[in-house]
Amino acid sequence: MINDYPGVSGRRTIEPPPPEELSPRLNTTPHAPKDADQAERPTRRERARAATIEEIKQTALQLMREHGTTDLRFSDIAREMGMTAPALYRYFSDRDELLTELIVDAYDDLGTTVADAREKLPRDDLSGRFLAVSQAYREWAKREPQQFALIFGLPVPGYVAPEEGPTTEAARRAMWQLKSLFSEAAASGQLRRPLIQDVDDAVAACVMFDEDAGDPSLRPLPEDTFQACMHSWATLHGFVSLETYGHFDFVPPEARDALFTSAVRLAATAAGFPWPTDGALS
Amino acid sequence: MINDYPGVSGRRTIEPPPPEELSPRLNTTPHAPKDADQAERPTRRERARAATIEEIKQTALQLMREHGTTDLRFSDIAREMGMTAPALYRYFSDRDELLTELIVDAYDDLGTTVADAREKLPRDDLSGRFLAVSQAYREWAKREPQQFALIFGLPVPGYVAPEEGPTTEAARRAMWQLKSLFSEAAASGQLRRPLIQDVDDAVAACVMFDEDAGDPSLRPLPEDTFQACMHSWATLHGFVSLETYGHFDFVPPEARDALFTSAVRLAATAAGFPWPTDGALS
DNA sequence: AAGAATAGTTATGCTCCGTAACGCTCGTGA
DNA sequence: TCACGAGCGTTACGGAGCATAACTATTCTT
Repeated sequence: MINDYPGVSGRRTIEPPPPEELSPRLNTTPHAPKDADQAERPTRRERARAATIEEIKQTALQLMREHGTTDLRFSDIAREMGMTAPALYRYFSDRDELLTELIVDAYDDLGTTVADAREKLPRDDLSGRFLAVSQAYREWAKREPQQFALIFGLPVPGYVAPEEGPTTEAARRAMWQLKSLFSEAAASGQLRRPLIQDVDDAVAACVMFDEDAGDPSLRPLPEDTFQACMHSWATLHGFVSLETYGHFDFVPPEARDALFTSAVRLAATAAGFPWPTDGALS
Repeated sequence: MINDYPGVSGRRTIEPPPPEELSPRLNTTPHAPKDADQAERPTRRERARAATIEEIKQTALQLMREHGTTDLRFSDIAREMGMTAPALYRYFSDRDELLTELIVDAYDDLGTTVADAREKLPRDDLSGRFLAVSQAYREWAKREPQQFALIFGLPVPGYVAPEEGPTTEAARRAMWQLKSLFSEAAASGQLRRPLIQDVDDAVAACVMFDEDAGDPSLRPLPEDTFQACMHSWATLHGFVSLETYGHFDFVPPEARDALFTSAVRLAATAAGFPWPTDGALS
């Protein structure tokens, strides 16, 4: 009779939890079936957990889309999922952790979207790939303005990014897509010298640091090409950013499309990419 | 005994306010000294009120700077000012109204900062002015990243922009600075044809709409120049935006400076601005 | 000096974040 | 097969912020 129900001790409630360390909470994969065989298939429970996490993230995104902000309320997410808010803390220790994961996901999504677009075209179609990458970037931003804002806006109000955390790395992974476009182009030999060839020593030194090592197609870019790559990124991002945030609203949509194409063409041309003179691309 | 608890009738406190219309609250300038003489000097009270409003805004900005977000709490502002939070509602009907004013102020600040920089150089120094405007834009963003985010980020979480409200207009005013740079250049006759001269009909039509009428130096730009102006804005904004939000952190500061200058030079050159060949500007 | 408009206060309600305590339900292992 | 414990969910609660209501103090006008 001393103990007649699960949990702790007989009803006499609150006995401050003994030194047992606080919570083995998050990100633990406790209780793996046996112990050996690291690469074991995930437990049934683990799969359920992963599915729930995914559902939470999708619900969060859906709510952000609906409300048009990067704000999100645990209570809303929970209600949408038919749960109560505190339950979410089983999966994310707080709002920031969820946000961080969403940001990482956004980078990945952008990265793969752009990569897919790039790889749909033959490797030697430099201008085609340039345009495809740019358009994929733009379309993604138009399709998912909130995710775009997550990545490229100031941190959400209360949010503080984990120092040197996963977001930084995710960012580089996404950027890599653009850089590899230039790497391939440079390697192909079809690339002319860019319009601006003067490169400051500091910028040149910067190229050296930039070792994503390993990948063969990714040896250091020529200095002026690296610079041109950054220019292109700025132009591309600037256009997309202004458009996404509504600062081009005074320009009618078709004109925006044309303007975008011409901006991309300018960036590519200035970077030394060949551009077909017939109207094939614009 | 039928009713003996507060809120309804017992205690008979609350007597729902008689039809007196709700609140003559904000933005009223009630009780002007006499009535005639519209252009009267502001009342002592009016001045005090204006000063308080200004102090609130400055405090808000300061807090945003300190916390590094665009978030702001009425309670913090009030505490900082040695007041209680509800007092602020005498001056702003809610958080959004304060935010809106801050956004408008930010546009104005950016606009005048850029304008000042532009006018420091002689009218015929086209490339100098181009660089000065660009640098002013960049420096402002670096100096006031939160205000930059207010203008160019997605609306702050809970915030919904007033439809077609004051912010839209303020945005145009700031943009005007860049456009007039191109107008003057076009008028001066020193401007070469831009690098990209193909202009889609939709874009061309767009130029026509763009009548800031009145100002003589602002007659419609040549179509391709208008297009180049938009390109320049995109490049400038893209660079500044990426840098401000930390996406260039992997580039050391001096390299960033050089990269910026070269990007501006690219934009200017592509737009047809003359650029000195000696190292004067870069 | 009286009286109204203004500027502040405290008190209160609501919503949301996050934690604490508790219970239900499975899957595992004796 | 059955007990136990991990994991997942719940209700209850405390704290912070927005916003309003009701009240008080001050200040300007007449």
